[in-house]
Amino acid sequence: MTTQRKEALRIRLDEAKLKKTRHRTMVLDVLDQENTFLSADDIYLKLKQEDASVSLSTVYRILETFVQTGLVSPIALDDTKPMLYEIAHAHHAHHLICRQCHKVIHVEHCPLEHYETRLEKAHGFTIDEHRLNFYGVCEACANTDQ
Amino acid sequence: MTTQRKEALRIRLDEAKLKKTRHRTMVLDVLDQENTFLSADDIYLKLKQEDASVSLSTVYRILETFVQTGLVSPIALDDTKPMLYEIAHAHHAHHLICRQCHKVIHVEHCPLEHYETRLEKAHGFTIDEHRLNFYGVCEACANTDQ
DNA sequence: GTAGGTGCAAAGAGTTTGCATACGC
DNA sequence: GCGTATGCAAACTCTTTGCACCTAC
Repeated sequence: MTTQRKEALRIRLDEAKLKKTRHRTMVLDVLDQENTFLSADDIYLKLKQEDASVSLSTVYRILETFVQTGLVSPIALDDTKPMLYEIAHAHHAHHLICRQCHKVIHVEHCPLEHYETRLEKAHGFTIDEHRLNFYGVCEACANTDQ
Repeated sequence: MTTQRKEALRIRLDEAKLKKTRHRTMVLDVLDQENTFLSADDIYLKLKQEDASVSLSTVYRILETFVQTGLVSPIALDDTKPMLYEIAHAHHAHHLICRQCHKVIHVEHCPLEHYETRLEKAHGFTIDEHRLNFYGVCEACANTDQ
Protein backbone atom coordinates (compact mmCIF):
# COMPACT_ATOMS: atom_id res chain seq x y z
CA MET A 1 0.00 0.00 0.00
CA THR A 2 1.49 3.36 -0.98
CA THR A 3 1.81 6.06 1.63
CA GLN A 4 -0.51 8.21 -0.41
CA ARG A 5 -3.20 5.57 -0.59
CA LYS A 6 -2.85 4.81 3.08
CA GLU A 7 -3.34 8.48 3.82
CA ALA A 8 -6.51 8.59 1.73
CA LEU A 9 -7.93 5.66 3.67
CA ARG A 10 -7.05 7.28 6.97
CA ILE A 11 -8.89 10.42 5.94
CA ARG A 12 -12.01 8.37 5.27
CA LEU A 13 -11.77 6.81 8.72
CA ASP A 14 -11.30 10.23 10.19
CA GLU A 15 -14.40 11.53 8.44
CA ALA A 16 -16.35 8.64 9.94
CA LYS A 17 -15.05 9.76 13.34
CA LEU A 18 -13.27 6.47 13.92
CA LYS A 19 -9.88 5.83 15.44
CA LYS A 20 -7.41 5.19 12.66
CA THR A 21 -6.02 1.82 13.64
CA ARG A 22 -3.85 -0.34 11.46
CA HIS A 23 -6.48 -3.07 11.17
CA ARG A 24 -9.30 -0.75 10.26
CA THR A 25 -7.18 0.81 7.56
CA MET A 26 -6.38 -2.62 6.19
CA VAL A 27 -10.00 -3.82 6.18
CA LEU A 28 -11.12 -0.65 4.43
CA ASP A 29 -8.31 -1.07 1.94
CA VAL A 30 -9.28 -4.62 1.04
CA LEU A 31 -12.94 -3.74 0.58
CA ASP A 32 -12.02 -0.72 -1.49
CA GLN A 33 -9.56 -2.57 -3.72
CA GLU A 34 -11.77 -5.56 -4.36
CA ASN A 35 -14.96 -3.56 -4.80
CA THR A 36 -17.06 -6.72 -4.55
CA PHE A 37 -18.94 -8.63 -1.91
CA LEU A 38 -16.60 -10.19 0.63
CA SER A 39 -17.30 -12.30 3.68
CA ALA A 40 -15.63 -11.64 7.01
CA ASP A 41 -13.50 -14.70 6.39
CA ASP A 42 -12.45 -13.53 2.91
CA ILE A 43 -11.20 -10.31 4.44
CA TYR A 44 -9.54 -12.13 7.32
CA LEU A 45 -7.58 -14.34 4.94
CA LYS A 46 -6.44 -11.41 2.85
CA LEU A 47 -5.26 -9.53 5.93
CA LYS A 48 -3.38 -12.61 7.09
CA GLN A 49 -1.26 -12.46 3.96
CA GLU A 50 0.04 -9.06 4.96
CA ASP A 51 0.06 -9.37 8.71
CA ALA A 52 -0.06 -12.60 10.67
CA SER A 53 -1.40 -11.00 13.83
CA VAL A 54 -5.05 -10.47 12.97
CA SER A 55 -8.00 -12.26 14.45
CA LEU A 56 -11.30 -13.10 12.84
CA SER A 57 -13.30 -11.59 15.67
CA THR A 58 -11.57 -8.29 15.08
CA VAL A 59 -12.64 -8.40 11.46
CA TYR A 60 -16.23 -8.98 12.57
CA ARG A 61 -16.04 -6.10 15.02
CA ILE A 62 -14.54 -3.75 12.45
CA LEU A 63 -17.20 -4.68 9.91
CA GLU A 64 -19.93 -4.00 12.45
CA THR A 65 -18.45 -0.59 13.15
CA PHE A 66 -18.14 0.20 9.46
CA VAL A 67 -21.74 -0.79 8.80
CA GLN A 68 -22.95 1.44 11.61
CA THR A 69 -21.00 4.42 10.34
CA GLY A 70 -22.10 3.79 6.78
CA LEU A 71 -18.66 3.02 5.34
CA VAL A 72 -19.75 -0.47 4.35
CA SER A 73 -23.02 -2.11 3.32
CA PRO A 74 -24.05 -5.60 4.44
CA ILE A 75 -25.61 -7.63 1.68
CA ALA A 76 -27.84 -10.62 2.11
CA LEU A 77 -27.13 -12.20 -1.24
CA ASP A 78 -29.37 -14.91 -2.43
CA ASP A 79 -29.43 -17.84 -0.05
CA THR A 80 -25.79 -17.81 0.97
CA LYS A 81 -24.96 -18.40 4.58
CA PRO A 82 -22.11 -16.06 5.43
CA MET A 83 -23.04 -12.39 5.41
CA LEU A 84 -21.29 -10.43 2.71
CA TYR A 85 -20.05 -6.86 2.79
CA GLU A 86 -19.16 -4.29 0.19
CA ILE A 87 -17.75 -0.81 0.32
CA ALA A 88 -20.58 1.70 0.45
CA HIS A 89 -21.06 3.52 -2.81
CA ALA A 90 -21.77 7.18 -2.97
CA HIS A 91 -24.83 6.48 -5.08
CA HIS A 92 -27.67 4.11 -4.56
CA ALA A 93 -26.87 1.21 -6.90
CA HIS A 94 -28.24 -2.08 -8.10
CA HIS A 95 -26.33 -5.22 -8.90
CA LEU A 96 -26.01 -7.70 -11.68
CA ILE A 97 -24.70 -10.84 -10.01
CA CYS A 98 -23.23 -13.73 -11.96
CA ARG A 99 -24.35 -17.06 -10.55
CA GLN A 100 -21.21 -18.75 -11.82
CA CYS A 101 -18.22 -16.52 -11.09
CA HIS A 102 -20.01 -14.29 -8.54
CA LYS A 103 -18.78 -11.22 -10.32
CA VAL A 104 -20.84 -8.15 -9.52
CA ILE A 105 -21.65 -5.36 -11.94
CA HIS A 106 -22.86 -2.15 -10.37
CA VAL A 107 -25.71 -0.34 -12.06
CA GLU A 108 -25.97 3.24 -10.96
CA HIS A 109 -29.11 4.15 -12.82
CA CYS A 110 -32.29 3.50 -10.87
CA PRO A 111 -35.54 3.08 -12.77
CA LEU A 112 -37.72 2.97 -9.68
CA GLU A 113 -37.99 6.45 -8.29
CA HIS A 114 -41.40 7.28 -9.66
CA TYR A 115 -42.64 3.78 -9.11
CA GLU A 116 -41.67 4.00 -5.46
CA THR A 117 -43.82 7.08 -4.97
CA ARG A 118 -46.75 5.31 -6.61
CA LEU A 119 -46.32 2.31 -4.31
CA GLU A 120 -46.21 4.51 -1.22
CA LYS A 121 -49.54 6.09 -2.15
CA ALA A 122 -51.15 2.81 -3.13
CA HIS A 123 -50.27 1.00 0.09
CA GLY A 124 -49.94 3.77 2.68
CA PHE A 125 -46.35 2.69 3.13
CA THR A 126 -43.37 4.95 3.85
CA ILE A 127 -40.43 3.53 1.91
CA ASP A 128 -36.94 4.44 3.01
CA GLU A 129 -34.96 1.99 0.92
CA HIS A 130 -35.22 -0.60 -1.77
CA ARG A 131 -32.89 -3.36 -2.86
CA LEU A 132 -32.82 -4.63 -6.39
CA ASN A 133 -30.50 -7.35 -7.64
CA PHE A 134 -30.46 -9.20 -10.91
CA TYR A 135 -29.16 -12.75 -11.10
CA GLY A 136 -27.90 -14.51 -14.16
CA VAL A 137 -24.82 -15.36 -16.16
CA CYS A 138 -22.24 -12.83 -17.29
CA GLU A 139 -20.83 -12.63 -20.79
CA ALA A 140 -17.48 -14.23 -19.88
CA CYS A 141 -19.06 -17.23 -18.17
CA ALA A 142 -21.57 -17.69 -20.98
CA ASN A 143 -18.68 -17.88 -23.44
CA THR A 144 -16.53 -20.32 -21.48
CA ASP A 145 -19.49 -22.62 -21.01
CA GLN A 146 -19.41 -23.97 -24.51
CA MET B 1 -57.60 -28.22 9.88
CA THR B 2 -60.74 -29.22 8.03
CA THR B 3 -60.77 -32.45 6.06
CA GLN B 4 -61.37 -30.45 2.91
CA ARG B 5 -58.39 -28.16 3.48
CA LYS B 6 -56.19 -31.11 4.37
CA GLU B 7 -57.20 -32.75 1.12
CA ALA B 8 -56.27 -29.63 -0.87
CA LEU B 9 -52.82 -29.60 0.73
CA ARG B 10 -52.33 -33.27 -0.01
CA ILE B 11 -53.15 -32.68 -3.65
CA ARG B 12 -50.44 -30.01 -3.83
CA LEU B 13 -47.93 -32.44 -2.36
CA ASP B 14 -49.03 -35.04 -4.82
CA GLU B 15 -48.53 -32.64 -7.73
CA ALA B 16 -44.99 -32.03 -6.49
CA LYS B 17 -44.48 -35.79 -6.56
CA LEU B 18 -43.81 -35.93 -2.83
CA LYS B 19 -44.94 -38.51 -0.33
CA LYS B 20 -47.88 -37.12 1.59
CA THR B 21 -46.66 -37.38 5.15
CA ARG B 22 -48.35 -35.82 8.15
CA HIS B 23 -45.45 -33.45 8.82
CA ARG B 24 -45.16 -32.23 5.27
CA THR B 25 -48.86 -31.48 5.20
CA MET B 26 -48.55 -29.54 8.44
CA VAL B 27 -45.55 -27.49 7.29
CA LEU B 28 -47.27 -26.63 4.03
CA ASP B 29 -50.39 -25.70 5.97
CA VAL B 30 -48.56 -23.29 8.28
CA LEU B 31 -46.76 -21.57 5.40
CA ASP B 32 -49.98 -21.32 3.45
CA GLN B 33 -52.03 -19.96 6.33
CA GLU B 34 -49.48 -17.40 7.47
CA ASN B 35 -48.52 -16.30 3.97
CA THR B 36 -45.46 -14.48 5.32
CA PHE B 37 -41.79 -15.15 5.82
CA LEU B 38 -41.21 -17.75 8.50
CA SER B 39 -38.02 -19.24 9.86
CA ALA B 40 -37.59 -22.97 10.37
CA ASP B 41 -37.93 -22.36 14.08
CA ASP B 42 -41.15 -20.35 13.68
CA ILE B 43 -42.65 -23.28 11.83
CA TYR B 44 -41.31 -25.78 14.33
CA LEU B 45 -42.93 -23.94 17.23
CA LYS B 46 -46.27 -23.74 15.46
CA LEU B 47 -46.21 -27.46 14.69
CA LYS B 48 -45.37 -28.20 18.32
CA GLN B 49 -48.66 -26.61 19.36
CA GLU B 50 -50.58 -29.19 17.39
CA ASP B 51 -48.32 -32.18 17.74
CA ALA B 52 -45.60 -32.64 20.31
CA SER B 53 -43.65 -35.21 18.31
CA VAL B 54 -41.93 -33.05 15.73
CA SER B 55 -38.25 -32.33 15.48
CA LEU B 56 -36.54 -29.22 14.20
CA SER B 57 -34.29 -31.20 11.88
CA THR B 58 -37.35 -32.62 10.17
CA VAL B 59 -38.61 -29.11 9.56
CA TYR B 60 -35.29 -28.20 7.97
CA ARG B 61 -35.39 -31.31 5.81
CA ILE B 62 -38.95 -30.65 4.72
CA LEU B 63 -38.15 -27.05 3.86
CA GLU B 64 -35.18 -28.14 1.78
CA THR B 65 -37.41 -30.57 -0.12
CA PHE B 66 -40.07 -27.91 -0.65
CA VAL B 67 -37.54 -25.41 -1.97
CA GLN B 68 -36.18 -27.95 -4.42
CA THR B 69 -39.63 -28.80 -5.73
CA GLY B 70 -40.59 -25.14 -5.93
CA LEU B 71 -43.38 -25.25 -3.35
CA VAL B 72 -41.57 -22.75 -1.16
CA SER B 73 -39.15 -19.87 -1.75
CA PRO B 74 -36.19 -19.12 0.50
CA ILE B 75 -35.74 -15.43 1.16
CA ALA B 76 -32.56 -13.73 2.24
CA LEU B 77 -34.21 -10.76 3.89
CA ASP B 78 -32.12 -7.81 4.77
CA ASP B 79 -29.41 -8.69 7.26
CA THR B 80 -31.31 -11.23 9.31
CA LYS B 81 -29.52 -14.34 10.39
CA PRO B 82 -32.01 -17.19 10.15
CA MET B 83 -33.12 -18.05 6.65
CA LEU B 84 -36.76 -17.26 6.00
CA TYR B 85 -39.22 -19.13 3.82
CA GLU B 86 -42.50 -18.27 2.20
CA ILE B 87 -45.02 -20.22 0.20
CA ALA B 88 -44.20 -19.90 -3.49
CA HIS B 89 -46.55 -17.59 -5.33
CA ALA B 90 -47.81 -18.36 -8.75
CA HIS B 91 -46.61 -14.99 -9.97
CA HIS B 92 -43.30 -13.28 -9.66
CA ALA B 93 -43.82 -10.73 -6.88
CA HIS B 94 -42.05 -7.98 -5.01
CA HIS B 95 -42.33 -7.15 -1.35
CA LEU B 96 -43.00 -4.18 0.83
CA ILE B 97 -41.46 -5.06 4.17
CA CYS B 98 -42.23 -3.16 7.36
CA ARG B 99 -39.12 -2.67 9.45
CA GLN B 100 -41.19 -2.51 12.62
CA CYS B 101 -43.82 -5.27 12.51
CA HIS B 102 -42.15 -7.27 9.71
CA LYS B 103 -45.44 -7.43 7.87
CA VAL B 104 -45.01 -8.18 4.19
CA ILE B 105 -47.17 -6.80 1.41
CA HIS B 106 -46.93 -8.61 -1.90
CA VAL B 107 -46.84 -6.50 -5.03
CA GLU B 108 -47.68 -8.50 -8.09
CA HIS B 109 -47.07 -5.84 -10.67
CA CYS B 110 -43.50 -5.72 -11.93
CA PRO B 111 -42.21 -2.51 -13.50
CA LEU B 112 -38.91 -4.00 -14.63
CA GLU B 113 -39.55 -6.20 -17.61
CA HIS B 114 -38.41 -3.77 -20.27
CA TYR B 115 -35.65 -2.45 -18.10
CA GLU B 116 -34.29 -5.96 -17.67
CA THR B 117 -34.01 -6.41 -21.43
CA ARG B 118 -32.16 -3.11 -21.69
CA LEU B 119 -29.73 -4.17 -18.97
CA GLU B 120 -29.05 -7.48 -20.65
CA LYS B 121 -28.08 -5.74 -23.88
CA ALA B 122 -26.03 -3.07 -22.16
CA HIS B 123 -23.92 -5.48 -20.11
CA GLY B 124 -23.95 -8.70 -22.13
CA PHE B 125 -25.59 -10.38 -19.19
CA THR B 126 -28.24 -13.11 -19.30
CA ILE B 127 -30.67 -12.40 -16.48
CA ASP B 128 -32.80 -15.25 -15.18
CA GLU B 129 -34.21 -13.63 -12.07
CA HIS B 130 -34.37 -10.41 -10.13
CA ARG B 131 -35.29 -9.65 -6.56
CA LEU B 132 -36.79 -6.37 -5.54
CA ASN B 133 -37.80 -5.51 -2.01
CA PHE B 134 -38.87 -2.22 -0.51
CA TYR B 135 -38.18 -1.44 3.13
CA GLY B 136 -39.99 1.07 5.26
CA VAL B 137 -42.83 1.56 7.70
CA CYS B 138 -46.38 0.40 7.11
CA GLU B 139 -49.44 2.54 7.70
CA ALA B 140 -50.43 0.80 10.94
CA CYS B 141 -46.99 1.18 12.51
CA ALA B 142 -46.71 4.80 11.40
CA ASN B 143 -49.99 5.51 13.17
CA THR B 144 -49.19 3.76 16.44
CA ASP B 145 -45.85 5.54 16.62
CA GLN B 146 -47.31 8.85 17.65
C1' DG C 1 -41.77 -55.27 1.79
C1' DT C 2 -39.06 -51.37 0.38
C1' DA C 3 -37.68 -46.71 -0.25
C1' DG C 4 -37.46 -43.00 1.98
C1' DG C 5 -39.18 -39.90 6.02
C1' DT C 6 -38.33 -38.93 10.97
C1' DG C 7 -36.37 -38.31 15.94
C1' DC C 8 -32.52 -37.77 18.53
C1' DA C 9 -28.06 -36.43 19.50
C1' DA C 10 -23.93 -34.83 17.95
C1' DA C 11 -21.22 -32.17 14.77
C1' DG C 12 -20.39 -28.12 11.86
C1' DA C 13 -20.41 -23.37 10.17
C1' DG C 14 -20.80 -18.59 11.10
C1' DT C 15 -20.88 -15.12 14.50
C1' DT C 16 -20.65 -12.99 19.14
C1' DT C 17 -18.80 -12.21 23.72
C1' DG C 18 -15.74 -11.87 28.12
C1' DC C 19 -11.60 -10.70 29.63
C1' DA C 20 -6.74 -9.41 29.75
C1' DT C 21 -3.52 -6.80 27.02
C1' DA C 22 -2.10 -3.32 23.58
C1' DC C 23 -2.66 0.89 21.18
C1' DG C 24 -4.54 5.62 19.40
C1' DC C 25 -5.24 10.03 20.82
C1' DG D 1 -3.05 8.21 31.08
C1' DC D 2 -7.75 7.16 29.46
C1' DG D 3 -10.76 4.93 26.59
C1' DT D 4 -11.25 1.82 23.29
C1' DA D 5 -9.39 -1.76 19.88
C1' DT D 6 -7.63 -6.27 19.70
C1' DG D 7 -6.35 -11.46 20.44
C1' DC D 8 -7.71 -15.52 22.25
C1' DA D 9 -10.81 -18.85 23.68
C1' DA D 10 -15.17 -20.04 24.77
C1' DA D 11 -20.06 -19.57 24.01
C1' DC D 12 -23.92 -19.14 21.13
C1' DT D 13 -27.13 -19.61 17.13
C1' DC D 14 -28.50 -21.68 13.05
C1' DT D 15 -28.17 -25.63 10.21
C1' DT D 16 -26.67 -30.25 8.74
C1' DT D 17 -25.67 -35.12 9.38
C1' DG D 18 -25.43 -40.20 11.04
C1' DC D 19 -27.95 -43.74 12.49
C1' DA D 20 -31.78 -46.49 14.18
C1' DC D 21 -36.59 -46.68 13.70
C1' DC D 22 -41.00 -45.81 11.52
C1' DT D 23 -44.40 -44.88 7.76
C1' DA D 24 -46.41 -44.17 3.00
C1' DC D 25 -47.10 -46.53 -0.89
